[in-house]
Amino acid sequence: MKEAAKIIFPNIDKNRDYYEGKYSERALKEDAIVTRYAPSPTGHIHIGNLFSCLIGRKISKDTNGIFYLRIEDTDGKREIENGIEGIIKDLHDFDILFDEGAISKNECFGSYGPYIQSERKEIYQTYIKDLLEKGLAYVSFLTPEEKEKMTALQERTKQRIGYYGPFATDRYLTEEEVIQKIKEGKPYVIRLKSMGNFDKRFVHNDLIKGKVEFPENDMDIVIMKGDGLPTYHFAHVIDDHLMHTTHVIRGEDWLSSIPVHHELWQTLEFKEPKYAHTPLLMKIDEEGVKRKLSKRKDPEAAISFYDQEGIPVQAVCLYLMTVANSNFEEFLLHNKDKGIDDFVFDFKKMSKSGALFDVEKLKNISRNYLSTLKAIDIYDALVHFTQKYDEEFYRLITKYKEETISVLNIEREQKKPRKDFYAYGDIRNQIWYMYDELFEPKYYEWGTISDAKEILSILKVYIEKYWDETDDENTWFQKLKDLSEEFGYAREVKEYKQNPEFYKGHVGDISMVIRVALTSKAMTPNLYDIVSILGKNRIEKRISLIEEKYR
RNA sequence: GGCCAGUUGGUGAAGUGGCUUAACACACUGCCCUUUCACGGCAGCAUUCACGGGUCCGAAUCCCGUACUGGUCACCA
Repeated sequence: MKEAAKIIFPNIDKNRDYYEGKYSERALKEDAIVTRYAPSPTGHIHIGNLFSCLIGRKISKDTNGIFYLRIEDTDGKREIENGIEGIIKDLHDFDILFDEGAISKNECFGSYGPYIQSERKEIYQTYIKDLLEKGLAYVSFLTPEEKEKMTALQERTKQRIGYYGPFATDRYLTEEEVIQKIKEGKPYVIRLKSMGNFDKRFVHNDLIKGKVEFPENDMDIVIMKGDGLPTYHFAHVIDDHLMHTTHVIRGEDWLSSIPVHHELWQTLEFKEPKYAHTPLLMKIDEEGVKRKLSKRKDPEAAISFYDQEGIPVQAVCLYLMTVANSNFEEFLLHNKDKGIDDFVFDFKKMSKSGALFDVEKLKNISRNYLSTLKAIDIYDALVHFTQKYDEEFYRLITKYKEETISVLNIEREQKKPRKDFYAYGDIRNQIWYMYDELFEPKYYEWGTISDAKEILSILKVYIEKYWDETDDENTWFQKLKDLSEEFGYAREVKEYKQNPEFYKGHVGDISMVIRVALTSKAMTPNLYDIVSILGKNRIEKRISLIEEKYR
């Protein structure tokens, strides 16, 4: 098919050797892992892709290898506006750095580029031309209608569906016929001439799945589409060969294309890399069906979801690592000051089956993570978050910076810190009442003491007789006990429990009155910290609010 | 339908033939600590590893079959 090849690729003047020479072997230590993250610019990154991405970064880093970013944009139809920029931004948010790869729509760095597939057309075509010349590929004019008919026939006669064996009739077109059809302007693709035999089997050794046996591929799959760009299968093999990828890490949904890829590696006479097919992240949908997370149906499948919720990227990464290697969680438990970088990842410890993506567990990990941060760091991140998603709160926390930090610091830097929020987006719900601008309670969650008269007199006596700005926590609480006694409530809860008939209640009930009066909420962090931050003026103001309401 | 994979409490899972009366974590329940909440502590939560058969002195672990679940069968990746 030399003539036909010339007609199809008039401008391809290089040959295989040129590229083999240009992209020579990497000078790395023998066990160094070269791997990549290879997304399509079709929207925000999928959480499942991030999962394999994290694993790739981890193992390449651990072996002093290379981790690069390759953009797989061979399908113009599915590509979205600014898709590449979106991906790069998502990755930047997750602090994922590459050693090589695309950095924008038309910029790459590294010596094995370009790293954007649409810019590698000539490379693919050089290899396709070569296959065509060697008779290992051929031109096919099968129309969608013909394909449909064929599929229908195969279904009816219960045969395997696809373009193979006796169905692959274009295989037998003569060079003259091919040239004739091309000249007539008939649309065509280029297919691999498969040498496989479906009755023969081979063993694929997967890093995660272990030994998997497949029948050989015998499908004459399309390797070059009508638009001159390669299909995924072909581009994958060419790129990972020329970029000297040692490990391909991708979702399990690719496992079934192993026979195709296996044949491609052999036909092209390239050394096959190692494969690791990661389990899919699943969810149970409304109908109770377990299925893989879908970007279209499930908001939590897109990485942007976590940014919007304010779930820290560190927490997402920690969670994904526990899904990858569940012993990671225990490792962290015993090594509080360590992180993902210190952990020894092992493919063998990966689950072979799809994992339910558990948002509750993620929240828990996030809660724990946030509890280890310093107030100032939480504050900075909160500023960043609200700036993007909550302008009103942003203005408040920047206006009252010192106070906000104090609020965030309540019960924080201690041995067992509070864990009351799981996301930056959750913080406002927990501390809104500390801002006068937001404090307009519609409802007070009174506890045991709910009588307005009693409440008002307790508050009045408290502020007049027992409040002193300079009190430390212990003195402050002693005074609360004095106050309790004055109103006929027990100083100690135990005391009350022993002799309930002697008292109206106990110091806890009195504390609750003050707590609810100042915050409207029955559940808050430590009251002493709250009153200290509010200060006398604001306490009085909040008490008078109640007076107005209950007078 | 073909091909491939998986199946251990509500969830993620540990487990690789005897140490398992099945770790650990999340969730849930109860108790304790406690001025509320949170934290923390203690306890409970699979007499059993989808089901059936087999191998073996011995099986969640090995083999076979069945069922169910998922993935995949494009000029999409």
